[in-house]
Amino acid sequence: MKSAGAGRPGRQPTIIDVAREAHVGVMTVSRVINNYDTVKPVTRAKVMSAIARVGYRPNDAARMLKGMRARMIGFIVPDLSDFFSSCFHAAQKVAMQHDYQTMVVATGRSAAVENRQLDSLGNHRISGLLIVTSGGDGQRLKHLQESGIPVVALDRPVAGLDADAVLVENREGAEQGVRHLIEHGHKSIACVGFDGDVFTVRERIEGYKQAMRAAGLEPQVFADIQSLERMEELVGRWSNTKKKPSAIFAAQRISSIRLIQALHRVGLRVPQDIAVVGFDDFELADVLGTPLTVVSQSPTSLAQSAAELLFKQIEQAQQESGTEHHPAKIIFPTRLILRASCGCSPKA
Amino acid sequence: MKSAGAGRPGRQPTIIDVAREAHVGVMTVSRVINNYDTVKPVTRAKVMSAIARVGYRPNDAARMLKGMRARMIGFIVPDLSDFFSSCFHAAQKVAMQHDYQTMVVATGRSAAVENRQLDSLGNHRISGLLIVTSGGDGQRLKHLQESGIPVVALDRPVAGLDADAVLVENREGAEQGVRHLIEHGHKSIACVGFDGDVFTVRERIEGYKQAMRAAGLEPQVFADIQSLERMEELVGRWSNTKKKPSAIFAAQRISSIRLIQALHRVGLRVPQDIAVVGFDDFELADVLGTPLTVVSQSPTSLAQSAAELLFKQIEQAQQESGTEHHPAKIIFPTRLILRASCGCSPKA
DNA sequence: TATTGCTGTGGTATCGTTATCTATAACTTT
DNA sequence: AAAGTTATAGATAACGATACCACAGCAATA
Repeated sequence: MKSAGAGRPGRQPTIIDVAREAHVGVMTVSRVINNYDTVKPVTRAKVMSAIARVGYRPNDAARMLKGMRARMIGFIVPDLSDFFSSCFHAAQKVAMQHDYQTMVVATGRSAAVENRQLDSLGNHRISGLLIVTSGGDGQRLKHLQESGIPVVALDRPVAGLDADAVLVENREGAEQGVRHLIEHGHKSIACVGFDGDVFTVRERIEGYKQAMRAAGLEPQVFADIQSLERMEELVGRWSNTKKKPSAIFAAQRISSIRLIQALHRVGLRVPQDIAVVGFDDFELADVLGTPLTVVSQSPTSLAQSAAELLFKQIEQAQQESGTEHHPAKIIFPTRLILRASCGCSPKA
Repeated sequence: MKSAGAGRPGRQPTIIDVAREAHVGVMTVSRVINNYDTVKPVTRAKVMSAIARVGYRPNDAARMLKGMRARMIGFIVPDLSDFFSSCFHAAQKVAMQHDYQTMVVATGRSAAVENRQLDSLGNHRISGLLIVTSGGDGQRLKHLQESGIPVVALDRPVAGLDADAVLVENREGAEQGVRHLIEHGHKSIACVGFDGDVFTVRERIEGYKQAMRAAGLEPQVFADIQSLERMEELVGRWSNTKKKPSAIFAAQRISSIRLIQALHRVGLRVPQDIAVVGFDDFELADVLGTPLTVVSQSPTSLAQSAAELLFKQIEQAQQESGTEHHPAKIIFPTRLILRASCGCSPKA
């Protein structure tokens, strides 16, 4: 069904070739392509058939030059770790359903890189942006937004930006996980985290504190355990003293992993010597020496919602440009998955 | 340093604004931007300064319309699992150093999706393509290549395509892993795989077979164990008979994981009841009930080489278009990492 | 009948950049 | 000194699509 337009051999057929083929003006072809409703059905049919005959595909570069946006969304994340790559898959699936491409940028958790990338995104005339912020400049995003590019914040809100956001009940989830430990008799519960300055982790630590305070217990937070060595040092200190906590809440996936590794190296058994609950599930959580009890969240639902929100905005923006957009917030619940590591599992 | 060009307020400054600011013609500005060597150093300096003063950034849409390619490379993968997202990070890092963006497409392991995406890539005028094929049509890639877009195959060669390729010594690596088991006295060694039809897995199975045959042993291959249930069934069958293999070689990461999970569920201990060696390392390989011995490969070196190869081609294509490109093949070695699961580790 | 409004269509300028051609100055060469 | 060669730089026409305006045709109104 693909034949080079008779006009210029070898070249992609253009709107002009279609116009000639259909015996209409170029504007009529353009109107058909863009689904204007001022074209008579008969004419539309003629044009459609001509388009198919010459194998025409609109040239994105030319459309972009005239101010239209590319059928492409941006997807900015700190990295493509398990969690965010699940998000990506879900988002890309939605984008593909709308026949959009996805441009991924990983900032390496650097606000500076995020800013730089946001600047160069301006030139790419993308139709929308899905962002898990690395702490970049809200002002730049606001600027993008004001220039007509819909923005949806995923997993974390962006400071100083009034945009759609799809988040997780970090605080409540953490609270639930910690409360579970408390209900099973633990009195000394520590909390370990890797990125204490990241929104989601801060929230979870806050939830941990709330649960502890509500039970009249003293919080012990170690929010910046960034390496296996540091974790091992921390855990090692416990194994040598009597002040060892009886349980630990790990506020993020990587903390759970490092914690398990460190406990393993130091020779502390889970849950006999120390109970563990982690935030965020991962592939091998149930085959570790001891299967890990986790507060689980669903990256795919999260990202799917965000992408759908984004495309709702994109479609809206195409139709009516004047209306004020009232930002939506969607907050997903978490689910506590009981396994052996908290010492209370049915099969433990 | 960013001021709207005096010409039209609110709009991005264009080459014309720069020309006016520098008191030169637009072509001179264009020549400076594109590094032509026919501009006097003094003039070039004037233009550069004007560019900085008005905050000019070239409009990619307009350049693309004139036939130039966007500063963007495509990155096509089956999915963004651990291995490929490591590849992505390395590739994007190289791209960023060249001031290029990266467009990621995950095909969901579907050749059909890969084909569809390749078709729509044609319109995006990308500068180059890095592809881990899902078995899509080599013909389409050849077409892209002939239209002047450099292509580099990553991890797997593309059937029927003569392009740069960066691969891993899958066969030799598997052979080494299996030979290790043989050298430690195992006589009955099975091989499990998930995607028996994927190039890398086929190669590894081939390596397994070679090692077995070289030792006069009979290969037992199960190449399509696609779910935990199937794996459990397979392993369960062994635990009930006397014909149980004494060791297993898992030909891919996911197989290792499923295998460990299944063995765990069925109650077989590693390495006492059965020894295991896997291909491809993963985050938690050393904290599993028993740390896993693996044949490891480096996704980051792999992808970095591929990206560098790609940019070498891109730069070459920009300068001289006539020269024939002689495809390069780079093949990375693997490394056997001894842990406890093979039953011979120093600390076991 | 003349006027207004509406519907469907086409002509043409325009978006920002680069290729092609032309123009000028500054050198050689004979 | 005249003519030919370089080096630089500018004017202008594309690239393909869309926005704006113009206008033909027809119905409803005055």
